[in-house]
Amino acid sequence: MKVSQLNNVRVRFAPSPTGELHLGSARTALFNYLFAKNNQGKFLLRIEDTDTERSKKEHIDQAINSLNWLGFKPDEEIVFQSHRSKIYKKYLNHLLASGKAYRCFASKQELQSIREETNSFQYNGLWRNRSDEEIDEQIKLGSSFTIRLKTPNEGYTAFDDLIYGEIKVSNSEIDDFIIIRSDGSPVYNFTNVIDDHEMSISHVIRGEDHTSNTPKQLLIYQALGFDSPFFAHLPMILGEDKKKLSKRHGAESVESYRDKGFQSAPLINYLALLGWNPGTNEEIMDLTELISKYDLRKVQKKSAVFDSKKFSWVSSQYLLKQDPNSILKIIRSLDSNWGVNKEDNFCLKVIELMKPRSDSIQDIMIKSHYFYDIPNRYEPNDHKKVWKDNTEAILKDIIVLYESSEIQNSQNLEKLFKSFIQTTGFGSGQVMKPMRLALCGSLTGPSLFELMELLGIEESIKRISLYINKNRNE
RNA sequence: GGCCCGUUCGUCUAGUGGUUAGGACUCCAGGUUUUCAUCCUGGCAACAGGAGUUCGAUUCUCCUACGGGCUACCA
Repeated sequence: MKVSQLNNVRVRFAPSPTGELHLGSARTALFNYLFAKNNQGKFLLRIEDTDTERSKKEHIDQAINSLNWLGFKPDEEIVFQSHRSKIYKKYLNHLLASGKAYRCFASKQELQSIREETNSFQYNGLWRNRSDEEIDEQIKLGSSFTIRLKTPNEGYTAFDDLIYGEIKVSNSEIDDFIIIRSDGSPVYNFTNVIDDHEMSISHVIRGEDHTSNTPKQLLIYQALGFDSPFFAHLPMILGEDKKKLSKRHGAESVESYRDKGFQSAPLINYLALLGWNPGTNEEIMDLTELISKYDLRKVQKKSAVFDSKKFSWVSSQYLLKQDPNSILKIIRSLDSNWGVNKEDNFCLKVIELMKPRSDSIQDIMIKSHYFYDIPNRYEPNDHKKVWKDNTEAILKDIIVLYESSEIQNSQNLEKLFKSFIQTTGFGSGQVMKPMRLALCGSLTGPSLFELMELLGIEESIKRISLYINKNRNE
């Protein structure tokens, strides 16, 4: 890392509540959090709600909930920009008084036509050097105005991005941009600088889409006489179509992942791996490990595609190691009725059997329906594959076999099964597959004998008979 | 259009002025499980293109192409 100091680290995550908190923002929050904690620093939250049109209370709540779910607790009180207009006003007056900002009375239409005439996107400085009289006159007339920063025309503005290295822009590229709207409200670039200063932010870690804002903000820092923080811009996260992650991709919000039954730990783990790695081949790491291994310098410069297959794999790795009790708790938080017609012990065994075959909590819930209910249909393709002329006879033999069985644990059930195969000479698949279809309704599922042990012999036999009858009636 | 940034298997990535360019996910093939999944083994698969520097470039430089961001009285 460049000269960035690593004592007294203070970072902030600063979402604007104009939509749901999506994966890209979540990763920005995560990288801020990891960096802060890795350096014994503070992680702060600031809600950038200066756009009164688009900012919504529900989005604020949603963002806070999402952050909470992810486990990123702000170390200080949340700062709301909408409550800070006095502070912005104070600094604005400094700028106005020192001549570093000026009022611009050009209307939107006027600006539009100038743009078309000059064929340039830049403001041409129309009100940059007007006399006090001229401006006073407009004020008396009650004309509405914006306030623009008087930016230098020469030289360049540069900064050392902690990830991208030096970024240098000629000042001639930066026009006198608006810092206060005609309704008197401050814009993002202005509030952002003031708040980062007021909050003593040491490192600004944010999305790459802000890279080109940075020189503008640096100019504000200069005008205000503030020291600027260090900057680190994070590459974007893309959808599988390599387009910027957005609503189109379906599940892009943090909440939608939670609602789909994914857990925060694997999400965090996967997100951390998007554009960063610890320098080893290790991939499954919990928050504590991530914090200790995190290094901003190893963050990738290029944007990364969110691969839902790999995320599923990460998620399944967590499930594999997870205690069934904690899984049951989460399931019940998603659906308080899940499995309540059975004992908790039964449910825990179901979870034990299903978790190595699932990639999310919801996946377990969906796949395990047959532990609780008789299958209401048999996969037609599976049925076709399995049902042969002698299947009915075989299943009847199986019923007889198990009806007389005394010890009903899986080992014994398996032993009986093996001897049955041996004496009759049937292939195991020939017998097992229809049995499984009868019990589960499909050909995938846990070990047949553990399944029967859990279901109980009586229930298992009942299901096999039902399956036989169903075929007879067709 | 202008400015800024990026480009290693399909995806996430490791890596070096001389490597059989490594790993993970996916996919495929075997094995274990007399079913399914897990698991194990193996396989497919990449340095965007062109110049230059160099004894030698994936690695350094330049150009091109492609991709992304910004260019708002959004953030």
